[in-house]
Order: sequence, then structure tokens, then C-alpha cells
Amino acid sequence: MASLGELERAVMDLLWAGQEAATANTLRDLLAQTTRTEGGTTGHEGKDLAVTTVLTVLSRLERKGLVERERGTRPHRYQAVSSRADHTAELMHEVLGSAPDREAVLARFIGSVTDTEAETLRKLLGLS
Amino acid sequence: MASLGELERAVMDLLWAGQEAATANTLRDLLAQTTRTEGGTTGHEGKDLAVTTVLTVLSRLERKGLVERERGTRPHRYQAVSSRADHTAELMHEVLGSAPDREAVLARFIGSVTDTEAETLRKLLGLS
DNA sequence: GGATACTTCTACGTAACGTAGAAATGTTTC
DNA sequence: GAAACATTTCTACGTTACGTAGAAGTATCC
Repeated sequence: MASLGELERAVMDLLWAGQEAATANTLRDLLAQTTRTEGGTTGHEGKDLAVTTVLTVLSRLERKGLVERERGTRPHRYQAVSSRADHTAELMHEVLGSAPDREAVLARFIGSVTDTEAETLRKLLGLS
Repeated sequence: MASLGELERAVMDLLWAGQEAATANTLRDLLAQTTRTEGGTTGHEGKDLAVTTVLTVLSRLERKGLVERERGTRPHRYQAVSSRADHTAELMHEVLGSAPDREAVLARFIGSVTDTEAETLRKLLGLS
């Protein structure tokens, strides 16, 4: 239960970036903006999406347990269930757990970590 | 470029488990066996797959760069390009890299690692 | 209570994957 | 070397996830 589509991912990125819960319309606008701004071939170019499209995606993200919505307020407000860091770390654990030889995986993983990251890890592990 | 289907995964598991390169027929047999043996609801139950099915999957895995085939010998022999540990570690890096705040992700990751794993990591990082 | 905003339902196109037959190509055997 | 057999490639279909959005339903506001 992991992978996200391109649009799903874009929406999650917006939700993770902003701290406040956002409405579908807000997200729609942000998507149009982000897309237009980041010039590069990010995939879905300057498409002004229909709000229903954003809503569909939000529903799917909700079903996947990544997004939560306040149903009370009328324009429903959506927010990520967990932070990007949490979610990503969880994903990493999922991947790690997909192999029977976890120690071996960790060895390879550490083997190709940047110096900065190694330092971070040392700090984190030294304290426990 | 990551996720595998259920059958693709099963094939990779076999290739990773066995050290020798295997033919499609061998894999087909192993698949039938594995499936039947592991009683549980592993998804694709005791289906005796057609060899062409296995070959299709192997082709797709080859296209994805996960599998290599010896085209010289007649029944082509297939083998994993990299070990499961390598592949999994690579995937973990991919996931880690998908977030802009890598340090934060690592912090969360370490936060929910088992004691054994933490120990392994310390050793690998020269902390003990 | 009709106009307006919002949400849900339904639906279609595309791509990945499980699945395998038909067709092509290579190998073995008499 | 041609027929029988084995192996590989091509083509194809069903299913599911996802991008996309109109139609229809429901709430809100003046």
C-alpha cells in the first residue's frame, strides 16, 4: 500500500508543504500555479484542472489513509494524516521489511549514504 | 521505477534465492511448488502458470533492468542483475530521496528501528 | 425558494500487470 | 534434411490504478 500517482503525489506535496488544512479549490489553484511556475517538464504541464478532478484525487488519498478531511465545515478542508517525513520513513521501513535479510539491506543502504547523512545517523544513534 | 507486480515479485524472489541462473521452465516449476507449499493466501494460489506467462514476466523484468538473460544457451537462462539486498537498499535510497528533508526522514526512520537494527547500524557507522 | 457553491456518482482513456494462445524460430531425431 | 519437438516472440484480453471531468445530487445564501 504505497505508490502514488503523479497527481496524487503533487497534491500530497502541497498538503505537506502547507501547514493549514486546504480546500479543494485552494489546491486546484496551487496546482495550476506550481505547475506553471516550475517550468520544467514535471509531467502534467500547466493544466488547469477541474475541481472535481482534485476532489476525486483527494477522495482516493483519503481512502488510502493519507489524507483526512473535516466534513463539518462546508468547503471541506483536507490535510495530510502524517507529515512527509513520517510518511517517507514509514515507506522506508516498508521497503526494508520487504526483504528477509534486513541486516544485509541495511549494510548496503549505509554503504551508499552521503557523508552528511552518515553524520546525521551517527548523531541519532549515539544518543540511544 | 520501482514497484513490482505480485508475480514479478515472486519471480524476483526465486531469482534472488537461487544463486544459479534459471530457465523459464525451472521458474515455472518453482512457482507452482512455492505456491502450493506456502499454504497461506499468498495471492496467486496453486496456479500452474503457462511457460509463456513466465517468459512475459521475465521480459518485463528485463526491460525494467532487474533481470539479465543469457541469450547464448538455448533455453535462455535468467538471473537477477543485483542482489536482493542491493536492490532493496537502492529502493530505500529512492524513497529517502523523494523527500526534500532527508535529515528529518532519517530521524523518523531511526526512531522506529528495532534494537537489533540499531545495533547493526551503529556497527556499520563505526559507533561501537 | 431560486441561484450558487460544493460534493458525490459515474465514466472514460491510458498504462501496468497477470495471463496465455498463435506464430515464429531454433533444436533434435530418424 | 525434414518432421517432431522445444523455446521464444508477438499479440491480445481482462483487471486494476490513476488522471480526468461531466452530470447529478445536496447544501448554502440572499
